Amino acid sequence: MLRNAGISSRKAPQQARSNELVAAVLDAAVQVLETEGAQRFTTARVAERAGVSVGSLYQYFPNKAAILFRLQSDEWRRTAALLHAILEDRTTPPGARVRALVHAFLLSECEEATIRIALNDAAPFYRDAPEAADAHAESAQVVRAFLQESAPRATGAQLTLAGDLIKTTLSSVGSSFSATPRTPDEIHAYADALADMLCAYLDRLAAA
Amino acid sequence: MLRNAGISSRKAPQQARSNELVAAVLDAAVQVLETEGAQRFTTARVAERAGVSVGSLYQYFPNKAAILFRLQSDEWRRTAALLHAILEDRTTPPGARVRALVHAFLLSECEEATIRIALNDAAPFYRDAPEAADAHAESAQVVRAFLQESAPRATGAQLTLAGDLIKTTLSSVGSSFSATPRTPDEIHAYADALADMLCAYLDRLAAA
DNA sequence: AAGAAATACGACTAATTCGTCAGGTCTGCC
DNA sequence: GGCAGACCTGACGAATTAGTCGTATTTCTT
Repeated sequence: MLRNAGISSRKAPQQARSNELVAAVLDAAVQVLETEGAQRFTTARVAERAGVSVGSLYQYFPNKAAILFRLQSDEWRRTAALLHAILEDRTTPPGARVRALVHAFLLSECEEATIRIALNDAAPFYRDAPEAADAHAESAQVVRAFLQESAPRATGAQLTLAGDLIKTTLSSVGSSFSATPRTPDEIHAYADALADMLCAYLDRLAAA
Repeated sequence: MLRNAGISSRKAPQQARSNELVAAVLDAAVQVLETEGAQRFTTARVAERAGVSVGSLYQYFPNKAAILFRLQSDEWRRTAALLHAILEDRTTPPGARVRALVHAFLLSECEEATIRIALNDAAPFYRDAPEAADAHAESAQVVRAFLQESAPRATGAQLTLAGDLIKTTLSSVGSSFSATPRTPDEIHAYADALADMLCAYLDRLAAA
């Protein structure tokens, strides 16, 4: 069944129609995930929704996992861009940057809750791929730089550890929080509390 | 195929052999999850591993989801007991209790990492069951009582929010952390950092 | 226009899955 | 011993799935 080892794309589209096809497939994949859930995410359904045949789909994606991995990668890229943009704005004090980041992150997490949950449910399919390993190295670096700026007296090891903790906290609490539907007010209140917690930790780190 | 709606057990075992059978099935289920992963967790494999026929299995579990839900419930019960035991020990100062809890929790989380990851991967199967809803109400109450004790000046709404945040942080950071293999030293260092963060937040809550 | 290359199609195969059911076996009790 | 009900069995049906391959169509190049 699964005779294709990798997850990298099978061949690159060259003509206009094949580019459109790939786009349509990715689009349809999101819709299938959102409306049917990870459990019923099948190549046949994606192809049908995209108005395309399964065979065509398999010309540009070696297997189901490749589609899912692609969606997840795009998701990661967007999140990393958000993190990057907010944390590196040196015109705002560190605490305010953290607050802004937490609010923006929780909001986007809740807005895209359905797709993120579904993508998470589908994680077993693509998680073990070697390509999925080093996806977070860059954003870890951004967080570390931010920490170094706001807690200059901390040691290198402390910075790495704290950066890891903050990144993990933000992303894992975020997805856990968005697992149940939330009103804008709830999101705001929760983001405030989470920002309080992270700021309290940051202050203690800077003081020590 | 899935004509059985619920997740509650189909009939209660009455004789000794059927009790042993149920125990053997649950035992086998854990083994299958650990060795084969959620993806390959099937009733047939569980039955075979338990040295039992599928038909027998289906006499005490209405479907696959029921087995998974049962395992998850047991897991939750154990965790709740840990939380309860540590947080309600009034002979230790609050900060120390948090430290102890974080260390104990991360340790157990890492020790049972494989089964927890697999159980999490299988979540889509049982998550939507109505029985899964109110599984955390009790431990939320324990956390809230602890907070009330250590931050008496906070308002009710603040306590609820902070309790929710702390509980979510602990459990979600815990499972995210244990997703990759860790050495005892790493666990210790990370638990220290996480405890620092939670304590810093607690202190700020108590001071405000 | 004609050949070559790229692209698209979709019926099909092989595998796997969940859960059932008709019939056999065991256990305890009179 | 013999009976009733609890218990166990495993072949089987119905459904779903991932991915392929021979063939048809479109586009590019010359």
